[in-house]
Amino acid sequence: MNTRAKRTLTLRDVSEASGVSEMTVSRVLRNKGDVSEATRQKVQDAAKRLGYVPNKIAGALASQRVNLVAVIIPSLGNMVFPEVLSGISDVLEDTALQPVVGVTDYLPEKEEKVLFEMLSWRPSGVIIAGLEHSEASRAMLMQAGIPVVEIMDVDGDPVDSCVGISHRRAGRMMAEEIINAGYRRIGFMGTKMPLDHRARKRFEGFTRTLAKAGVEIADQEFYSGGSALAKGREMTAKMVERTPDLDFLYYSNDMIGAGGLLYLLEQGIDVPGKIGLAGFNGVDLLEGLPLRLTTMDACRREIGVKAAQIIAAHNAGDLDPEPHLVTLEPTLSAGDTLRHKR
Amino acid sequence: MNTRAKRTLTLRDVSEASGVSEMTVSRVLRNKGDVSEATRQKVQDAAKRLGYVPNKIAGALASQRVNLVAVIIPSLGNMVFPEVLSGISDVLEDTALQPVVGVTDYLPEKEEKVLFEMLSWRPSGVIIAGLEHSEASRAMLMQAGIPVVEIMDVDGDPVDSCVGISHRRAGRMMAEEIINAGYRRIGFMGTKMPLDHRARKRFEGFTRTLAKAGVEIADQEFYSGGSALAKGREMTAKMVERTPDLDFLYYSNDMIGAGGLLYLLEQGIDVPGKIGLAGFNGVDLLEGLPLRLTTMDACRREIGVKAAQIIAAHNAGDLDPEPHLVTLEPTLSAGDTLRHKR
DNA sequence: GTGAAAGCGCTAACAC
DNA sequence: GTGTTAGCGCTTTCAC
Repeated sequence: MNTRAKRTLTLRDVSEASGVSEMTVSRVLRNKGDVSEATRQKVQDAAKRLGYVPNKIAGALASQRVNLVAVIIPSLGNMVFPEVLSGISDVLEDTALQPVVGVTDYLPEKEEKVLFEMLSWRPSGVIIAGLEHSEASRAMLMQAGIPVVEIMDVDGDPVDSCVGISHRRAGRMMAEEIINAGYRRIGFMGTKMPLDHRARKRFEGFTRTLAKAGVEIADQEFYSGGSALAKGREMTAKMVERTPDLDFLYYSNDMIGAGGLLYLLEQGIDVPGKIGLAGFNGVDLLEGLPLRLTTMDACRREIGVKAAQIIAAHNAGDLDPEPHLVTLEPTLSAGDTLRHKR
Repeated sequence: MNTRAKRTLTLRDVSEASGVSEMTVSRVLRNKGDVSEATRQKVQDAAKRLGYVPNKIAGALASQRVNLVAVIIPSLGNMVFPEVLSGISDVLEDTALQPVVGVTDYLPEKEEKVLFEMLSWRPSGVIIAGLEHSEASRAMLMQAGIPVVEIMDVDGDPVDSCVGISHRRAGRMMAEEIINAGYRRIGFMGTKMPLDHRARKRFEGFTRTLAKAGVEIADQEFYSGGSALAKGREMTAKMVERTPDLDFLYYSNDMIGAGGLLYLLEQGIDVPGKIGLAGFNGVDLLEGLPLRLTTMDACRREIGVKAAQIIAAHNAGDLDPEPHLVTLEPTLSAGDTLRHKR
């Protein structure tokens, strides 16, 4: 039952089984060049019968062409990145390219390692999250001789192309919305920042804009690890106890925002009457909550799509060597947890 | 600024830059064989200075060794699979092996395509979700000449090794628990089954066990697509209206269970007094809910760990060709939404 | 429409 | 400790 093959089949095996030269077999299997219908059939039959699986290692070495796109992201547990990936996959589906995913856990050293590892397979392009990389990583990206698209964020200095939103602007927009709505005693909750540059930039945009309106963050709390929903709940409980006069809570992601929302509703606190809430990302999950959390869409799918299109275009030979810079517009989704006062 | 290299560097470049033969350069870069400290330094300096990234394509072809493990799963959006992946990564981190992920979207044809694609890179092993594959996929797995571990499920006939839980048994256990607690009017909600064999098996185990106790499912509802939380909410609303005398709801996953829980609490319905609830998976998210949903742990991380260990052991040369069969025990986590009646 | 020869960039095996 | 030689399994190129 469990007869593992000892050797994998080669073109030569198919050639012998079909009585056609290796070269022609290769042509048939790649649909390349003109081959008579008769030989094509012979070859395809033999290949299928034997269960031949071409060796891409050899093919790639010979053709100097590897149809892989390295996609480097911080995490898979985040909801956000699987959505970006699905945008990428959908675009690459229609091309010869295939995405290969590497995960960095938000660690620059790991990013460097993953990048090195992936580049050693000579992919046709790189899509990588963020604009902040170690010197070595930047050097590798520039040396690689392939298109590079940095995604998610546009606040910085890209190596090559770039697709994303301005997180500073996103923070600013949300601050404006909150201030315009009349809230003044604002608390902030988010991840410990050094790890997550995009969250940091949103925070910066947020606080600066508040400052311009003469408002200062009244309280703040940071977390790392654990169930985000539970963390949101805990941090919110702690914060409303510590600073009871808060009238708004801004969360750096929807998951902790959802946790906070559930907690406040449970406590019978009037949202958004007594206290308003907002998150960030526009995740799917929010649709199932008792109230729709006010949030801001990060254009995740679209970012994936645009980035993949840039790589695909390069690969198709449209090598306009101009780096593309695509800035998408985050859109506020009003939700039920922010209401203009009076 | 944006000077893309036109050609990638080869061993030869490092060889020339360091004045050391290609072979010795290769040895240094792979930490293989004895090289004097002096030449080692010269080589490493040159490699670093040039920014050399080895070409694994060529290396793999020459050494007939590819340190990749193909990991084939149905979806990334599911919470469940990222956790399996993290178990796999943690184990492989300490080896020369690297996981490469392929996603099938629960479609057999896509599984076949992804598998073919991955096998053409000649990985050192395959970890693949489920025991149900097309004939062609099974044939490829057997032909590949590499260790194969089918994961998540053990109810079926594995190609080679297998690590998972019995989903029939999981369904049975939950049914027993519910019956023992005194519930009799039971509703079921889950995904449309043909796609998800494991959900189907849980359902089968569940209904059969109920049948033995003379109980039949009082109502059922299936969904596909959309936000699981929202779907759980909707389906629950529909079901409790349609069949008001239900005293228990069994959900095929925690996400829809959470949606149902939130809905019922909002309606002021007494959980678990008036109606009990249970889900499946033991996801992280549950920790942030108002009540802990009763659920069953699917041993996701552990499955990943065990599977990776099997592949790693093979790769390390412990090629006992005996297929491993590891059956893990799903454990009930009591939670707050199931209470023994009377 | 088909085949023969050369070689992609590296490493195994052996010589020195 | 270091160098030389011969491929790995394909594709490119060019000849027929």
